[in-house]
Amino acid sequence: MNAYFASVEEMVNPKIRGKPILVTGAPEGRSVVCTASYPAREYGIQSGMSLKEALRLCPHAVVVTGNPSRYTATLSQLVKMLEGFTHLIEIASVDEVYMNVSDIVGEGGKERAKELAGELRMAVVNGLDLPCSVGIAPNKVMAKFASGLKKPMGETVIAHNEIEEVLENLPVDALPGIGTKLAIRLKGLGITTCGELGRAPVGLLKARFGVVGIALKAMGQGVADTPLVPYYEVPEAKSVGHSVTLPEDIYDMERVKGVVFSLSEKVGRRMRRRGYRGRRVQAVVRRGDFTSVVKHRTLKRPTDDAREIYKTAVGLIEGIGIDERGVRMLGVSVSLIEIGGEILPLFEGGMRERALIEALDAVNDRYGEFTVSWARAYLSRYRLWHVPMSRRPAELVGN
DNA sequence: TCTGGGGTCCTAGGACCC
DNA sequence: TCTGGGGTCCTAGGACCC
Repeated sequence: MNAYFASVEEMVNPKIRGKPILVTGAPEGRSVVCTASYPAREYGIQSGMSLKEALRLCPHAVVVTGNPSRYTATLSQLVKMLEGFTHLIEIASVDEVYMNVSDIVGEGGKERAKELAGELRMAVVNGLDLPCSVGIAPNKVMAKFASGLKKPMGETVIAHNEIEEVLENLPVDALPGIGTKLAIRLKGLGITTCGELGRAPVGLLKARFGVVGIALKAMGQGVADTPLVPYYEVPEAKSVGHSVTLPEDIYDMERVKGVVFSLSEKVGRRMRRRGYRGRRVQAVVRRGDFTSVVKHRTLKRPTDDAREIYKTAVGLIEGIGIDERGVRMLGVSVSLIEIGGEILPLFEGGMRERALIEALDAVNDRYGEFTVSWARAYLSRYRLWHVPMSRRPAELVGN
C-alpha cells in the first residue's frame, strides 16, 4: 500500500485529501513521522523523521495521530477482497501482503502476469479507494523489490529470464534484508552491486557472515526459496512487548518504576488475551545520550501476571542502573512463550489472585483499557504528567 | 528543534551436565 | 599428571524489517 496510514486517514476524512499529511504515533513530544502522504514527501519529509523536523520542512502539514485499529481493520477488508483471487495470501505487515498467483498466471507468461497486476491494483482502488503498487516475480524477494519500483500506483512484472539483468547493477541495499550495516561490510569486500554479490565466492561470504552469507549470495542471484505462509497458518508470536519514549528524560527510580508498571500491565493484558505465558522477562533502558542497555532474566515458571513481570523488570533495571544521563525510553517484553496448560497457583490464595486478575480483565475488556488497574499504575501516570496533588482522585491521595 | 514502537533472527561466551 | 567431546540452557549484543 502507498503511504498507507495517510491514505486511510484521507479516506476517512476527505477534507484533508491531497494535503501534506503526517501520521504520527503521538500528537506531541518526541514523536516521529510514521507515514507522510505524497504531497508531504515533496517537502523532503520521510517516515522515521522527527515530527519537529518534518514541521520545520512543512509548517502547514496536517498532523494526524495514528489509529492502529483503523489500519488493521482496513487490512482485513483488503485481505477479504483479495481472497477473490486466491486464498494463498501472506500478511507481511500492516500494509503489505504476498500472494501466490502461480495458478492464476498459469501458462499465461508475462502478458498474463501484467494483466493480473492491473486487475489486482484496480480491485484495491475500486474496492477500498486506496492506492497501492503491485509487483509480480518468481519469488518473494523479487516480488517485493518489483512492487517498490513504481510508486505510487504502479505495476511491475519481473520474469524469470529478466532477473539477472535487473540485478546486475543494482546496489545491494536495494534488496530487502540488506540494510546499511550489511551494505557497508559488503563494500569492505569490494561488493556493491547485486551482480557482484551473486558472483562472490560462497566460502568468502560464509566466512564473513555465517549462515547469512549463503542467503546473501542467493539473493544476489535473485534466488529465494522462502515459502509463502498463509495468514491462517501464522505461527504464534515469540515475544510480546511494549516500550515508550518519555515526553522528557527522567532521573529518579520511582518514576521509572511507575512507567515500568504501566508497561508490564499492558504486556500482561495482551498475553492473557492471547492465552500466552512466558518464561523470560526483558527490560530495555535507553538513556538520554541514546545508548541503550538490554537485560533479561529467565523465570522458573511461565507467567502472564503484570506484577511478576514488573518485579522482574524492575530488578533488571536496578541492575542496569540509572545515572546522570537520565532515561529516555523504557521497554518491557516477555518471550519464551508457552501456550495453554494449567495455571497452578504458586502459593496459598493463588486462586483468588487469579480470579482478581480475571475480574480486572473482564472490566477492562468491557469498559476500555485501564478502566481499572493497580493504584501503582495510576500514581505513575500522575507523577509523570505532573498533575498537582489537589487534582488527583481523592481515593489515591496518600496511597 | 535529534533519532518511535512492534517484532524476528543470528552470534558468541560461559555454566553446567554426562 | 593438565585434563575430551557432546549437549542444553542462560545472558548479552546487534542487524534487520515495516
